[in-house]
Amino acid sequence: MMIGQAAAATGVSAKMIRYYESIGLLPAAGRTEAGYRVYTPVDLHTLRFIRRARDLGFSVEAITELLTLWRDRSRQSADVKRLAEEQIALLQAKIDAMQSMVGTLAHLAHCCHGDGRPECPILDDLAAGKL
Amino acid sequence: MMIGQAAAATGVSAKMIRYYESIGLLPAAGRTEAGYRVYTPVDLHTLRFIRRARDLGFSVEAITELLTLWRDRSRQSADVKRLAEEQIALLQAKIDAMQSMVGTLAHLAHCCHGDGRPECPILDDLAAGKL
DNA sequence: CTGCACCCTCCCCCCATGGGAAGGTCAAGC
DNA sequence: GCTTGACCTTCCCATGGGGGGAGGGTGCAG
Repeated sequence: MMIGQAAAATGVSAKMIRYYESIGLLPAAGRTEAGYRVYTPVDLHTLRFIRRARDLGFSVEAITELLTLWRDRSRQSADVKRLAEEQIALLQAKIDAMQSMVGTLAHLAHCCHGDGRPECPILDDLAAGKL
Repeated sequence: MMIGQAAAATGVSAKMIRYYESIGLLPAAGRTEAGYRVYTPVDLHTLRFIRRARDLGFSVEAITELLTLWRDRSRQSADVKRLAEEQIALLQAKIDAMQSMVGTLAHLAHCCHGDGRPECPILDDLAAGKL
C-alpha cells in the first residue's frame, strides 16, 4: 500500500505521515525499489492510533509515550491513565483561560450599544490599559 | 523612553514590540541618533491597548482592525461589537472542541483501573481506530 | 509512446513568541 | 581616559502541527 492509500485509509495526510516518520513517531516505512514508501496493515493500525490520539488533542510527545505503552504488553494501565489525566488538565487549563476571555468579552459586548455612535465600552476597556 | 522601559511599562516584551513594528501593527518608533527606538506616552498607550487585546485572545489581524477603529473618532460601535462577537464565537468553538475531548478523555480515564495491570480501555479506544 | 496520476525530496509559509549571537552605545566608576 | 556592564541594534533559528508548491522520477492505461 502506497502513502496515498494509507492516507485515505487512515485520515492522516501523506504530508503528515512523512512528517511523523521524520520525527521518529512512526518507524520508517518499507520502500519499493523505486523508493516509494510501502505500508503494512500494522502501519495503518498505528496511523489510526495516532490519528485518534491527535483528535483527543494529545501532543506528538505524548503520543510517543502512548505508542510505547501500547506496544508494551507489560505496561501498567496507571501510566496510561496518568497521561490521560495530564491531557485533561492541560485542556482544562486552556478551556478555563478561554472561558475567562469569553466572560470578559461577553460582558463588554453586552455593554456596547452596537449602533452607529462611536462611544464603545469595548474600546474603552482595551484603552484603559489594565494589567 | 527606550524599548526596555517601554516593555517594562506595558508588559509587552521588547522582542514583541519590535515584531509588532515589523509587521505594521505599531507605527515605526522614533530613533535616537544612535538608532535606538524612542517611545512616547502615546506609543505606550497603544502598546497597552495591544497587550490587553492579546490577553483577550484577539489575533494580530483583529487587533489591527481594533486599533483602526480606536483611532477613528467617527467609528461605529457596531463594528467594534461585531469584532468582539466574532472573537467570542472563535473562542467558543475552540472551547467546545476541547470540552468534547475532555469529555471523552474523562470517560475513558474513569473506565481505566489505573493500576499495575496492562488492560487499559484508553489504549483500547485509541487502537479501535474510530474515525 | 504518451499522458496522467502518483511518488520522491526540498524549501517556504502560517502564528506569536522566545533564544541567542555578533556588534554598537552609553553612563558610571576608577 | 579607560574599562565594565547594561543596554540597544539586526539577523538567524526554533517552537507545533501542519499546508503549498517546485522540480523531478515512476508506473500504468490507452
